[in-house]
Amino acid sequence: MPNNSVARPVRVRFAPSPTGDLHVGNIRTALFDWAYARHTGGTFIFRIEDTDKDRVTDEYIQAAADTLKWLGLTWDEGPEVGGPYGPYLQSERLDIYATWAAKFLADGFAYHCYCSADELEAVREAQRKANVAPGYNGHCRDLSADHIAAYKSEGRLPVVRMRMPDGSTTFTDLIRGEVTFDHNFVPDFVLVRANGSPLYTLAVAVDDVMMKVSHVLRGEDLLSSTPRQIRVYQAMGVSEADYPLFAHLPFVMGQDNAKLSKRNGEVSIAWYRERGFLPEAICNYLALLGWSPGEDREDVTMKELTELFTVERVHSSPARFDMKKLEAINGDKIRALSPELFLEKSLPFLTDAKVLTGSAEELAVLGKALPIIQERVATLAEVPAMLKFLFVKEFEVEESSLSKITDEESKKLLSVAYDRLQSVGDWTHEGIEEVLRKALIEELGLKPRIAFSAIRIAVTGSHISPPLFESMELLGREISLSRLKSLI
RNA sequence: GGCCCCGUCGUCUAGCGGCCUAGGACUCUGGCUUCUCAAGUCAGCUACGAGGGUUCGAAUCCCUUCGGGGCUACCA
Repeated sequence: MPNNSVARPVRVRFAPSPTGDLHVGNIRTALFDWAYARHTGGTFIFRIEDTDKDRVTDEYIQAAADTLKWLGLTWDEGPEVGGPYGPYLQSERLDIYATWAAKFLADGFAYHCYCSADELEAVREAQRKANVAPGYNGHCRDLSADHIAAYKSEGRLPVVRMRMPDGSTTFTDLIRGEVTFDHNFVPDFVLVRANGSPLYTLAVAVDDVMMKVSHVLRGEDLLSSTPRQIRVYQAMGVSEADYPLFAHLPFVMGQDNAKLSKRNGEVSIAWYRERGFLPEAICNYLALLGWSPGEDREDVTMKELTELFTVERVHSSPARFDMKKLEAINGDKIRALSPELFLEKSLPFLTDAKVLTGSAEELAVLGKALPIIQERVATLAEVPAMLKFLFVKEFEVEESSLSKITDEESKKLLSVAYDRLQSVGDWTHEGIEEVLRKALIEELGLKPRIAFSAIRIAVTGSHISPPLFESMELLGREISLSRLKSLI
């Protein structure tokens, strides 16, 4: 059975068919492909499966490339960078597939099939009724010259269909072990459409062989198409030792055990990017779906992932995607950011939310404000709301909090605070805290949470905010006091 | 229906015959800390789908069964 004992260079490809934004499942596959290539010191190939041009657009291809780059999954061969086995877009390799298809026809591995869609459907219908294995019935396998002439005169255009021999195919899946498919359940399959365009089954096998791919790590949904790929290798005259090794990755599923989809939670990586998830958090989380480094370890950097990743530790059972866990990991990764990086990554979210205009004074305040909220956010998208009070021109207390400070007692409290705050020498958080504690806690005998809550609302506009005294220091004496005064 | 894959806490997982009265993480609940929210910290809840074997011993091996998923296209 295909099992090459002789070491050959590791070459792994990620070959999506970008019919939309790359989604969580795609990326998990890409991540494992990439990690395996990097772990082994092999080559990571990025190939676009765009034989179905109606569904794959240039924008999607570009978006896929951008997403991979954003995540840090850079490729050694593929679009933009080229490579010795290009082109890497299947739409640019059509002549190659045509040549092979012609050869398969000439060598008797494949044949022209003239059956119409209606006829094939009728066959399937009959098979369903008769409760037998569905699939092509071999009608055109051995057509006479007369028969062919008759079909041609009807104007029928044939597809190229691969002939599956009797017997079975067994291969060793790196994750699932030995898998066997009886050819009774692998019907003759189409390689080339009537319009001359190649199908996935042809293109994928031809490319993997010609690009010298050594390991095919791909989704579990392709498991049952493997015998067909192997048949194409055989028709190409590839020796068993040169077949790629297969590893079929378990699915990433949505909450209710269904395949991940829009209904189940967001699947597009772009969506996560816009919501302030860090690429390293997404990769770390996705790496844990169907794989684990063992030893109760969960936190891994991209570098550690490439060091630790092995196919042996990949699971065979599907995993469910859990947004809560992603958020937790994202929070960890945000806290692990250096102040400089946190600033750099937060900035676009602040400006997009129109909280910042980008002036030098704002940036100076921001530089001091970010450290006090770094451990308070789970995503970058939460940053603007948390710091808005520092930068708004027209300050307003949020409606749900306003009622808590409009009673007489609160007004009195705010009034005392306002008066005593005048005496603060250096407007620092220490100075502010000292004065406020003395006036409100010691002298008025209030509970800290009651007293400071009122001031918090008055100054930041919300009952939830960064630490109060630091916030007031950053806001400055003038603005802090004027906000208090306006509510007395 | 047929073929194939899969089955440990709610979720992701550790476990690869004795170290398991099953460990970690997320979630949830309660406590501590505390100017709010977080963070941190302590504790708690909850799992080997079921039934048969094999074995001195099974979450780990085998069989059956049930359950979930994939494929069954001139999609990938």
